[in-house]
Amino acid sequence: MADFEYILKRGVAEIIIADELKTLLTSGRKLRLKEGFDPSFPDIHLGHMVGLRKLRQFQELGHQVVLIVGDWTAQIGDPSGASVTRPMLTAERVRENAETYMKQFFKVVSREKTEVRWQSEWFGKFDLGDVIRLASKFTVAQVLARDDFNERFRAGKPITITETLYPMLQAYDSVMVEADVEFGGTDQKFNLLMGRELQGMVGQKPQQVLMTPLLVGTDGQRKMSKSLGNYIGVSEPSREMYGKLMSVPDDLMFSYFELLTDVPDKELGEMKAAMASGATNPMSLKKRLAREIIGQLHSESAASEAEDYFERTVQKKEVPEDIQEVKINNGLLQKIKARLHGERKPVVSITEVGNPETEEWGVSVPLLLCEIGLSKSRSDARRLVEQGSVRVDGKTVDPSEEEHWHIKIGSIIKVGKRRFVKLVGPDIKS
RNA sequence: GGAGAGGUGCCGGAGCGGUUAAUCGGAGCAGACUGUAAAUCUGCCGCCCUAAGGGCUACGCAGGUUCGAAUCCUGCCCUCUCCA
Repeated sequence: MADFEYILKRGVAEIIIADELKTLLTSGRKLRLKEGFDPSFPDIHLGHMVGLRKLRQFQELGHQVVLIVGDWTAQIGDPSGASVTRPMLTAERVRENAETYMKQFFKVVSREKTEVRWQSEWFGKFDLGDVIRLASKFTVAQVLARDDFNERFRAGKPITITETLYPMLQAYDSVMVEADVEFGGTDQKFNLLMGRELQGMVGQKPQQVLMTPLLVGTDGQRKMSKSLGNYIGVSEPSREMYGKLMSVPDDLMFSYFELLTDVPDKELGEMKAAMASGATNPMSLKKRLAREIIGQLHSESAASEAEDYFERTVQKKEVPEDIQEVKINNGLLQKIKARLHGERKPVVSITEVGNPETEEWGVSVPLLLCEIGLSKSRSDARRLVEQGSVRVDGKTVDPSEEEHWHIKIGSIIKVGKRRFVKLVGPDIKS
């Protein structure tokens, strides 16, 4: 019973109706927990993980997750926020996206205890009559009660009819799967409540609604979202994830701990106190956070490996050992205008460079950066050199000598703080 | 059907005949600082050749007027609002 208290409180923004949900949980019945997703954006990030973790917790209590693939609503696009028109997706595309999505979804939620349903199972058979019958159950006033519609309406901004249909379709899903509880972010409140409405109208018991808080993105400002670019994807490589988590603003740390980890509240309190008194460096707490999250999404060992990598390459500024390599071949030599040291004659073949592992020759650095993908254009590369951010074997490239900087096989090129490339020789010698 | 507003660089948004590769803000990149935190400061931020300097392409599309247009004219396309 104490378990319920915790599950219904930590990482939960609002429950409608809390008492009823508690009653359901104690009834011993296996509840149907609905969660829908829109396969137009297949990527799951930490923001979604908040809700998924909640589903997982319910699963562990023995309940049934019902995942709805929104292959019809995907075509409309959830109108929340910006009025972006989304292109219609092809059936194959939707299927692919859905596959990708589920792969990530089941990193957190147990696959065995999940029932997957596609909207097309019921909407595929819909005809105009069905659409009209469904739409006739709602009024314009109801639709306008939704905050973002209301705002747009008053601002004289367009609202398409299909957008108003979106919540109705979502509500219909709840009816079809006979959901007991629907999960979603607080921004989904209206849509979630529509499910209750419709279920009530058709004689089903209205679902309970559990809303999870919106996770703030890595910019520390707005909610985490792919389109804002402030997200951390659940399938990102562990090292990258570690780096991104470390760069999250300090103020966000505790909300991440609360929403994304199982670190007990009591411990969080102690951490906060330690941080406030200056007894702990926020950095070390953040490292813990990164480990906790990567531990869940990858593994404990991946987490410590990522931490180790971070400490070496970022904190100690060491050159990573598994640095990306670029092969120097004859074609590349010509493109980067390589020259033999001291001579004007361009190097056309690697064999002209005596022993390229020990002897240096000159190259045009901007061309080199461009060719090996460290800059997007030559102009860009020149700028980088001018700004003193390009290093070859630890020496900053002097802009006045950028056209014939000395390199050799094995040279390490560094651009900015963390982009490295190592030059290697041609694969087949002679 | 009628009236009006508007389409500018990654985004927002100025400019409304020349000094405009295009004010400014955001994003991004780089440098300083640092805990790859935040904040701050500085520089960069179309492409190409450069030592300086130069060239090319760009303001919905197509033409036109001008020595000269993102800025004026014509046609076309697109978006939005209001009235019916």
